[in-house]
Amino acid sequence: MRVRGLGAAHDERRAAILEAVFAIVDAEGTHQVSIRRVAERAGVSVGRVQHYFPSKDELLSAAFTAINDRGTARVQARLADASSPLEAVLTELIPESEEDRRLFRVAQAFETHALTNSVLSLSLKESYDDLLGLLAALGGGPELLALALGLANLTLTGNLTAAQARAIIRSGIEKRG
Amino acid sequence: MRVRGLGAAHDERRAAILEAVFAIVDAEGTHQVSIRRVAERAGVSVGRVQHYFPSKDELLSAAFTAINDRGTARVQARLADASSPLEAVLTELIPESEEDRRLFRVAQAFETHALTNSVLSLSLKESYDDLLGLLAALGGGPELLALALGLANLTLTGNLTAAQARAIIRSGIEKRG
DNA sequence: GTCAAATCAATGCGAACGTCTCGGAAAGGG
DNA sequence: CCCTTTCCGAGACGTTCGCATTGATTTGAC
Repeated sequence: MRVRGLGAAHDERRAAILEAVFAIVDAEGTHQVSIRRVAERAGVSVGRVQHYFPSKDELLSAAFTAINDRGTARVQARLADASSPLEAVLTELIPESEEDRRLFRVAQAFETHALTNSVLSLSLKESYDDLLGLLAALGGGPELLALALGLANLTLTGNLTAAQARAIIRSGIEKRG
Repeated sequence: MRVRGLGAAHDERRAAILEAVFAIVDAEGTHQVSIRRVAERAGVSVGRVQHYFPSKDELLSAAFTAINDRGTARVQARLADASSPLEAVLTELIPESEEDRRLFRVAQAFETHALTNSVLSLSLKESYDDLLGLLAALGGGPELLALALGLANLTLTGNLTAAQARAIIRSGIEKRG
């Protein structure tokens, strides 16, 4: 195939490195992400990190798209088995478990990072456009996405519980459903 | 008084340094903030920056609270002359001018930074609690704050215009006002 | 005028940074 | 078996970082 040498574990090793990036961002913030620290956290050498991600910029960009993909995959998964798809999609945007909170914190960190990066800010906008299109197909307008995003924000800061946020989403759907 | 030597321009010089921090965050992201670069951008020496902000952490924390205070000052200013205070407060959360967008981008950057800092995350929560209290006094619930925050987010990413966001806020108020 | 406090400019230090290079191990196609 | 390709560990290079130190200057209370 296109793979010479050992190419089998390529994706797994790549994913493991990205996982180390997420762990550092979640625990200590984006400031603490460096090639050396990522390598150390992943238990690999600096050379390996650089082999899979030639530069720090590419590493961060890959991490950004990986987080994005993970988020959309979550939404798609919920769409499959849902009596009320609109509610399913929107409540999926609220972090519930501690693992959810971790994912959302990291995602927000990268979103902020993307806001000051012309390339990433474009794909960020496209991600939201996709979500808006999906919601429109389900009969919901942009106000529902905004509501869910804001509730996710307030849940992350601790001003609301996940249960409160989901309740507000449900009543928001009823009002405009 | 408590000020020996020249204490008159103390606040102004402090503010000028913080302004340089904001400019760097807005133009190149939080990653690019360093003592040296801040000093250079502000047109002062490294020593001066260190005199007013003994450590980088204190510099960033001061910048965070300065941005927060600026935001609440905006809201308070709008409250004074407002026929519909609820609408005034909420629409003030939407960035309109390019200067607004700048302010909001910087604010979001620091909010993300605060999420991974135990001290700052506490004052972040308090800020939102204050806002929630103010809204409650005006007859609005947390769903309206969430809506406005989400709309601000979508406006920053370019998925909505400020006019669209404000229109959605107005119809959101009517529905629950 | 004296003097302590406030103010900073200059410089050095050790650590960490991103990146590059080089060498060799590993592995499958021919 | 060989040879190309992938893979990656080790190390060095030059830069930048946060921070500490030092000493000069300025200021206002006394």
